[in-house]
Amino acid sequence: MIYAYPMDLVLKALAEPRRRAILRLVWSQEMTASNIAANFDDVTRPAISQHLRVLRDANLVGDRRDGSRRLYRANHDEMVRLRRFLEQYWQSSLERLQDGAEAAQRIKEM
Amino acid sequence: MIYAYPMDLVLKALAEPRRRAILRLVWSQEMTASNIAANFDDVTRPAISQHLRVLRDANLVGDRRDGSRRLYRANHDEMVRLRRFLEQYWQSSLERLQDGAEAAQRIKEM
DNA sequence: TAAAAAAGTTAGTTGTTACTTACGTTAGTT
DNA sequence: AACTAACGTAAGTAACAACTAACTTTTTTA
Repeated sequence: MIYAYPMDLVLKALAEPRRRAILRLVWSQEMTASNIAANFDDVTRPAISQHLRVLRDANLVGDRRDGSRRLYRANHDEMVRLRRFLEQYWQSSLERLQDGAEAAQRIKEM
Repeated sequence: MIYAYPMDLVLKALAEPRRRAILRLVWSQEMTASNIAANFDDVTRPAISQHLRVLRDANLVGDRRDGSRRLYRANHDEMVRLRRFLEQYWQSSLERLQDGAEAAQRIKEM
């Protein structure tokens, strides 16, 4: 699949319950990957590491090095962007449907 | 996977670009499955039918019978619920982190 | 009643993803 | 320099998801 819109990465990342749980953990505090993993008893640390990469690719978390540790934290801005996206995506679609000739054609074909 | 939270179904449904495109089509007008399918040139009608079921299971679309046709329309309320969910999910997580004993333990272990 | 139209369902295929185990890497410690 | 801690990466696996082709169901029309 081709990710034409950046929000695809965000929605895909959030669709997984485990990643939402991780995001909650690092929402208000920095945490290391090991520490995050310690909060789950049914998954290994590498799995958490892979989830963190998905979250980072979606810009939902950021990280900083601290010696041999790496501290992760949620990126609140991206969540704000998502909310704006959800508010505008279908609204803009509506405008296009009402204005566009292509849409008018579709309506006629109904 | 067990869908403990109803929002799982919503987020999973929206994570698929094709389903968002379908949702946009039926956002401001009712459409039949065939008519929706006619808007895509790279997917068959049964595939659209299956997507519509996913959207309906997530309560993102509703439908009504009209003779042999079935008209689909977006359920705007569910999108409102999603926005509220996104606004509250991490906020409530934060409160629990600050108040809960379990969370305090996690912080200590940092 | 037979045929057509509109739609849903099933079986099977292919691609994707969440996961584990094993390994590699980097930065501090002894 | 060897050792350890923290972390990422790679390979392989099992489950899931998106799709197509073929089939069935329901309603209208000839």
